[in-house]
Amino acid sequence: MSNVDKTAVVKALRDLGAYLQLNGENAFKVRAYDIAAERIAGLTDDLGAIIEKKALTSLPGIGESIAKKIEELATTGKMTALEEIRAKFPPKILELMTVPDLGPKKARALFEQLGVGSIEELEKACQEQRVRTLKGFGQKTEEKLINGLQVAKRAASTGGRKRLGDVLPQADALLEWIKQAPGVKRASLGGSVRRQKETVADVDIIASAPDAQPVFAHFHKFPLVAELIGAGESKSSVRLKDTDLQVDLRVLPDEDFASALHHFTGSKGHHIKLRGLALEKGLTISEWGVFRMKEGENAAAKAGVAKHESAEAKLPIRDEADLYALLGMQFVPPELREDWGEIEAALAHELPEDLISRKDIVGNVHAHTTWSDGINSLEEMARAAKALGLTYYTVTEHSQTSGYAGGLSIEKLKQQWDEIDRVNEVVKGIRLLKGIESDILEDGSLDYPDSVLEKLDVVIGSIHQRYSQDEDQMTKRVLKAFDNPHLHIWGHPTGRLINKREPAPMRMEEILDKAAKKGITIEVNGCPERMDLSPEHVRKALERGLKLSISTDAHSTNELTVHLPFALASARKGWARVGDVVNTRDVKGFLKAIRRN
DNA sequence: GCCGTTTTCGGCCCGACTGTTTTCAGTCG
Repeated sequence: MSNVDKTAVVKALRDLGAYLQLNGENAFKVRAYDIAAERIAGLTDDLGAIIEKKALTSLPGIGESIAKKIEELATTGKMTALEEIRAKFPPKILELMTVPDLGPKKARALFEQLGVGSIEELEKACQEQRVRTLKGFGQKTEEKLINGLQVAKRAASTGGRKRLGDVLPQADALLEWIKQAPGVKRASLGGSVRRQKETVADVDIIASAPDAQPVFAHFHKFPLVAELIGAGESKSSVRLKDTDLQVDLRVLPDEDFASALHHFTGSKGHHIKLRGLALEKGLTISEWGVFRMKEGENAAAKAGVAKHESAEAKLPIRDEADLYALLGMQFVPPELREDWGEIEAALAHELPEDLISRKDIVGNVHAHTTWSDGINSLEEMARAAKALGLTYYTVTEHSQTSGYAGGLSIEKLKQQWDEIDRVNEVVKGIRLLKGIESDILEDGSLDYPDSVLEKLDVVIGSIHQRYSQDEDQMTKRVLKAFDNPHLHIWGHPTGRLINKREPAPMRMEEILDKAAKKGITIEVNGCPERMDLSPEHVRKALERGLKLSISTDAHSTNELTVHLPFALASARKGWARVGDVVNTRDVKGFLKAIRRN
């Protein structure tokens, strides 16, 4: 059962959870489906193999009931429980819950009392002012929904999540703006932006100041603010122009900053597990800090008294490391907080202490100049890389088949060698290595004869055309490329473009196994549209002992800087350490590391 | 629905903000 569609399983579980919610089921039952969906989505092992081994229930969060439903879907293509509950509602009812401020309870009321079962019907009902007549609804709710409908409609075209690369510039600008607000002492990005997820739904900023209100006033004056969504004592939200991005700002006293930052960094799964651990130790964690609980604490909580208000002792948390230390754990870097095993590892003090970071990168791998489709000259790129403190740079233009990108003929390639020699002469302190980004052609061969490839220091092999091949063809194409002894690095492996093009279908396990056998280095491409490999695949590669290249794929001097953090984000989220990365070594070590075994 | 060095039942992370209410339900993260 090697062809189980993981995405379909995840969607079925999420949908079933949503329908149960709509049906008014127990919230914990609903969450069980969400947790199971998360677990499957983050799976690094092959789902089909797990099902075959009847090992689904060995995954945390998946028990008998959900395992049966997954097996049913995998074998028959149907999930009976989902189909049955789906039949009780209009086909498009779930899209109602994509509207901000519209959850399961309100959606159900709209359906049962107004017959509303889609975004279009909701829009009509709002315009006819029928929504405000429902119990629990009012004029303001109706107006909010009209506004939210537009947001939901626009979000539908992008899947609702935006690329990290598109969000980060605005988020950084806003963070700088907040740091200028009156009284602000500390400020940081939080949420999935801080965790460096490849797509994000919104931006969280956490700041400390003696008084929140002046900070909010400054926040609302940010030039890109389109709409004020709300403002309370400690939280305010706005929506930005152009991107529709929602930004939540929290402002707290400085003594609460670290616990608030931790809370709003997430992820949800990380927190739920962490707080469960805390309770076992008689501690309760919230955004307001870590508290030692008194006797009868849970009873107080049930009576509606917030735990932190009745707790005996608030423990000092100066920074996030204090919080983890209180639980007897290693500090967990934000990128790792996804409930992908980091809590267990931190408890056992087995979390990597030497995760790859910017300071470890000493060479730029994969870049383009005006020789192919880049916008800066080779000399400009060399000088820019040197200015960044790098000691080598791989010259890797497109190859001849990529004519659309100025791919180099053999003759042109040889001409470039002269230019490389010249720049190596005039720009001291950085070594340019002769290389190519060769297309992996339709049949798996590379784009130049061996007699040319063997003269190069660095050969990256990438797929640029015929993404329409099926899984078997694509897999064989890559496997065959690995048989070419001159290939060093597999470039932007899956070929995906986030929110735009799905990863090429291929049997990744089989390919990585062969890469390990053949000594191929795997690229982690930092182009923000790609971020290819994904963290999940990085982990799979590392499990097999594969080496990684942290590549910029820069097409300009600017991108030498801008792209690097995205490659590092994928690598860190995949738990990559300094020693796993080839371009943390000096030029000699790098050339040795990419050499085939 | 899942889970278990307080195990097969009774818990399950925790709080802010809003709107419609007059003490709280719903939504969100």
